[in-house]
Amino acid sequence: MFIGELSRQTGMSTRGLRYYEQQGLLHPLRRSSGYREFNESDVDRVRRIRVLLAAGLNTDLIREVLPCMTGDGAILAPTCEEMAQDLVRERERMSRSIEELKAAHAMLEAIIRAGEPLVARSDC
Amino acid sequence: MFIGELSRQTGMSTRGLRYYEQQGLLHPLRRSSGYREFNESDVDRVRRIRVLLAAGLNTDLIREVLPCMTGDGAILAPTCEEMAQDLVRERERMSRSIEELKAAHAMLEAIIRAGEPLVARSDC
DNA sequence: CTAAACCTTGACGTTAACGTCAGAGTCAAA
DNA sequence: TTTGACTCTGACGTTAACGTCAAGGTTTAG
Repeated sequence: MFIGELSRQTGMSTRGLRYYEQQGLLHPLRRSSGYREFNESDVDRVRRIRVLLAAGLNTDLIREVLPCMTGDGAILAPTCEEMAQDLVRERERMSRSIEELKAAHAMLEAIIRAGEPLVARSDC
Repeated sequence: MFIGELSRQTGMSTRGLRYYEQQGLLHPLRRSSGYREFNESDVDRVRRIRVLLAAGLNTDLIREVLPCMTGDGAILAPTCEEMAQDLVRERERMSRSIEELKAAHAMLEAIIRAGEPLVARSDC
């Protein structure tokens, strides 16, 4: 499929997909015309990329971990010790992020609850 | 206290603290010399700001919610309906973020686990 | 064959939360 | 009073993941 079709199936802009290729996260074939040709497995691949990006990983690390995640859902071991250490660091950073998010979530929750009994207010 | 002391007690750079003031998150008094004068409660205030920033709230919204959180830990209701709606939206965004983070965390966890039995590897 | 819809590269723009630097004034202890 | 540490404003720099053009080729249905 061409880039527009992949964009439709993933919800990612074509600009974003080209950026992913530039960062080494996607490796489409090329037609003689220069058109990129993606395959079905790239849909899942893009989804995985977005999950990891949303979690705060940068493209450098994503490029390293993607080969550990085959298209059929299998998981492979890290390909080198340095990468394994990076992964552990990122996992810890994520754990901290989750705790911070929960703390902030609790703050908002408390304020929202304090306001809910007063949905019908006269001020404001 | 002056800005350097607040910086030490919070771990936030002086540049960051000035930025917070510029964004309306802090309101230090000023000496005739122009020096900012903070008080003890600003330490907690800065901590709350950082928690909310780390959770992805922007300074505009933080400026609105801070008045709902008094120094002694009490929680007040939102000051207007529009803000209450913003808070609900942000809470939902946070819930999604937490789920995304958990998903990414599980991905890394699986890869790390796949590698751990092989700590002593010959390749790489 | 043609025209609409697609694709290409390249390059500059955007955003938020600061980092960094310069030049100049202020504080406080000795 | 000196001096070293501190503070002020202002302004430009940084970063990542894209957005948004522009100018030009490609595809394909009819």
